[in-house]
Amino acid sequence: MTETAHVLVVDDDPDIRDELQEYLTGHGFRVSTAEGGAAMHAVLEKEPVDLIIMDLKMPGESGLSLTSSVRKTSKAGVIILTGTGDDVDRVVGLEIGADDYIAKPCNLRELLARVRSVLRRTRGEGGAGLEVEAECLQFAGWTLDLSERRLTSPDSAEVPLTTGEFNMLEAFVTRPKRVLNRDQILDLTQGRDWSPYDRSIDNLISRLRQKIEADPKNPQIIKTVRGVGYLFTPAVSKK
Amino acid sequence: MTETAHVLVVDDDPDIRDELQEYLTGHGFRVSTAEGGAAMHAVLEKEPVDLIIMDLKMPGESGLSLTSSVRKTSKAGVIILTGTGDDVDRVVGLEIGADDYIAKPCNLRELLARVRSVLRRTRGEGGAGLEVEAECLQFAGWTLDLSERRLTSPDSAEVPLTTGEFNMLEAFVTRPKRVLNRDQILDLTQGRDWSPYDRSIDNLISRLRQKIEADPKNPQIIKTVRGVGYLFTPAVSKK
DNA sequence: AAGCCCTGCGACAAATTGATACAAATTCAT
DNA sequence: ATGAATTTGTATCAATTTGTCGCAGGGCTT
Repeated sequence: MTETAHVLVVDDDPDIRDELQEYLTGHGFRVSTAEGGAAMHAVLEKEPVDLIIMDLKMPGESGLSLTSSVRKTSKAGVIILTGTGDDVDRVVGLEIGADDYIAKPCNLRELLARVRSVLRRTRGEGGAGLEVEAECLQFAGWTLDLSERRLTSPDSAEVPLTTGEFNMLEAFVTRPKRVLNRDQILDLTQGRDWSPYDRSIDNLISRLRQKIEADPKNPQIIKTVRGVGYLFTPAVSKK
Repeated sequence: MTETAHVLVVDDDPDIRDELQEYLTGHGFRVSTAEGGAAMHAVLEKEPVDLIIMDLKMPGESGLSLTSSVRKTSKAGVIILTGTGDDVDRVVGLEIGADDYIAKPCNLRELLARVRSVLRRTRGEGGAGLEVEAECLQFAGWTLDLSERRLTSPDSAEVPLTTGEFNMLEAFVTRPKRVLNRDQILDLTQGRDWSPYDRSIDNLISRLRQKIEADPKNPQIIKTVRGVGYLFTPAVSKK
């Protein structure tokens, strides 16, 4: 995994360009911006880009057409920003070749998560991976589908998880057999800092256990390490 | 677990370098220090390093980029130190390939615990394995699963252990036939210092014996060495 | 054998965690 | 946009775990 992924933000609104540039730069990415198709192609020709964040609606040109033109020349992943009112549904964007999309006004943290997720997927794929590699992780009979964000029980029933529960389970599943303290968990799930007497993690742990532990009183999957944090014990395998 | 793991501290602040060096040396590690990337690489070329503790923010160079460059040439584990104020999401570190991270100002005991934890994981792993090998140790008919933190009795019943009891048993099982004094036990289980008249270890020993000794009055597994400490007598075999 | 020191362990207190209830916040649908 | 429903954080209390205290019992020294 590279230290400085190069992200290109394409949006006609300078405020949004600045906002995203500042935020993503602060999170360790190298960020370029472009206010339209011409500027975008200029950047693409000059230097390799790992990921493009593209506004769907820009004066004169559509993010969709830009996306498909990008696809022909670059291996960069694409995340599309859609306005709230836009009736364009996910499928259209994905069929054009976008890797993900997110609605405006966007939660920066969520955007960050998706940026990372797309980078993870697009990276290391030699060829043009139209197939979004379904990342399914299995543990103790359960299946966690990271791309669809679904959890399936050992008896093949889908168990609905809230956003918070899923994020937490994802954090654990991708770091099995390793004690995570509350600070880290909060960091991984919400990018928030932890302060003593914050019991929200304990609470979430409790809720998650109710859903995935056979006997929540004697947890076998997520064990607590008193005075430190929690530990996800099962072995995890890719499916 | 070996006492002479080689740890390399990379930080531009000499105070922190000294502090960590002194502390870790005092706990049985061999410690080198480096104030920047150049010095770090110099050490890495000269001698094998088991673990690197790296400051995230150093003038001129980022701990993140150093981490990924280390990854290419060395098998050393990496723990990243992040400043509290760092706007850079700490999570990035884990995705870059660090094995763990800890916030500054850091609790030395917690750091010690994490150092040991990472060493345990990175050691003996030939290739980069997502799945940590399941370590099951057997003694006197009992089975202690270190990764799932479970104890199974000779008649195949699971015996629940508290965090403290498990940590203590783990310390003994990984150091069989060897007298451990109270200072060492406390250090291994909690990274805490022992002071005379601290009877908490005696107490824990007593509780553990109740659970694993056939006759707690005549302990056969954990024997007392009067005036010194305790001794785990059974032979231990990997399963 | 007496006395001192160390250890075993029961009892209590402190600290940590689990779980429920409720309020705040967010999301969703209308 | 407004209200309902879901989700999430906080408060609270119960349960568990752990450290401290104290005394009894046994070993070692003199």
